[in-house]
Amino acid sequence: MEDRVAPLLLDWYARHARDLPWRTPPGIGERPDPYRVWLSEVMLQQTTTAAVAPYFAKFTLRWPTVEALAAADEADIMAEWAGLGYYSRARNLVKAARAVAERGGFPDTERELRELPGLGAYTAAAVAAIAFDRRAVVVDANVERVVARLFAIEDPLPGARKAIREATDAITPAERAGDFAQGMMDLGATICTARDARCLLCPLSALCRGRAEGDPLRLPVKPAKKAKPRRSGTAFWIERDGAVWLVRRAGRGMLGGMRALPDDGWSARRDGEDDPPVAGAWKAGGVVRHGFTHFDLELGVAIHAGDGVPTGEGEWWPVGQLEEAGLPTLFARAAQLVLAMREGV
DNA sequence: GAATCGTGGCA
DNA sequence: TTGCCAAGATT
Repeated sequence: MEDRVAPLLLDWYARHARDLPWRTPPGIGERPDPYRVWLSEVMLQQTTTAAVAPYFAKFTLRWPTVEALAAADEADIMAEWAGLGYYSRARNLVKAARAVAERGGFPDTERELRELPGLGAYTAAAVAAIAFDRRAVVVDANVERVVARLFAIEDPLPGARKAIREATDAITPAERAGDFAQGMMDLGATICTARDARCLLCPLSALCRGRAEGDPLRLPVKPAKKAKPRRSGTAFWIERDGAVWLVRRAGRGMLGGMRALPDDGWSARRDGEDDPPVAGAWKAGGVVRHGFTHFDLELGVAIHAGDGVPTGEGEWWPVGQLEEAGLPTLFARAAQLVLAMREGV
């Protein structure tokens, strides 16, 4: 059965490939631009195509090549990434771009790609296959789901990953591994989805053991998730002469490396309890509820009423230009709350 | 192996 | 409203 999958899948992909910005076809006989492939793959880690599209457009317009990105200020790159989440990706993006520029271009093997910061097993395989036409076994959450159903792999994740990878290896063709990978991901994104299995439209339905066994939707079996804890904290809005006090968060940890409102330490794996960075009276500025991956945060916004110089590093940022500060969504929402309150909305 | 790390859309 | 999920990597 294994050798019948790729021809069917590649034929389906030729007719139904999604039209995505990073798939803009190069000239005839040319390979895709490795820079665009790499950039899109990093952005797409745990992120939907719809969310990525505008960021990919912004980045490629402002930094058309990996050399341009390597020469950019890290602060500008972090600000441009703001809102996309998982900010370690942006930090690693800078490191990887500079390493690539230093060595004179992207490496063209999976093994060497894997050594770049931010490229794990999936991304190294995807870039090798898509940008360099290497045969690589590309397994993302889509492939994981499609293969678990296709082969009726009953073991629960994450234990089933080894078997899923071996099964994917067995159906990956020697040629066109990049198209095969993208076809499998498109199939998982549009036909064989997490909430649906539109088997009547699937090119692999005749081969699918999960369908033959009657209930492909239950695959892959996933472990029960732990309940998300709730945490509370406070962000401080300190304003003077039309400018608000912003800090830069530490390079590791939550929202690491991003500009932010000062806060009371809620991200340090506990509720916030630190003192504000400036003395004086405070008034309530509302509450933002924000869900992170592993906890839900209730963030109160405290507005400074008084004078005094904030302690520690920071910068006064013009309130009228807050969009350009590159605040992560949590703090952008907190700022919106303050400004909306002021407008009397 | 298990935790950590964002955000927005959808049912 | 809540839970699930998305082209995962790192420690």
